[in-house]
Amino acid sequence: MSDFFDRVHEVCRQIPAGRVSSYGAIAKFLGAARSARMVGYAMNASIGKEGVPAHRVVNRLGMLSGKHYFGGSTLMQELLENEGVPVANDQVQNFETYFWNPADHLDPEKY
DNA sequence: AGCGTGACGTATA
DNA sequence: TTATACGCCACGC
Repeated sequence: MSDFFDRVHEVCRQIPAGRVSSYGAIAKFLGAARSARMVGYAMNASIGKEGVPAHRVVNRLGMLSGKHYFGGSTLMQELLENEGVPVANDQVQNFETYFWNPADHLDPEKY
């Protein structure tokens, strides 16, 4: 348990396949609503670690902001599509439909 | 101990 | 409506 990073990693790990979440939602869930940037920052450190599907985390607009950091290719988009999440123009389609709110499925007291 | 940085988000022009 | 500016807060140097 380093810090925020590990907490973010844990939450991301809880995101089911075929669903996506947002940085702000995770940040808010962790109690640091204004640290959405930190969430993304933590994800960057999570890349390469199994169990931390960073590709399931996008910004509030459902935009694949960090796909550039994901190997520099369309890997992120392909991963999402492979899980059943339609992506077009680096943007998740029907984002609200696939959005997965951690606060709605996880126990805040546990984190 | 301090400064710069950043996969965001909200406010303002 | 789109574009630009600012704030945030933890991490690395």
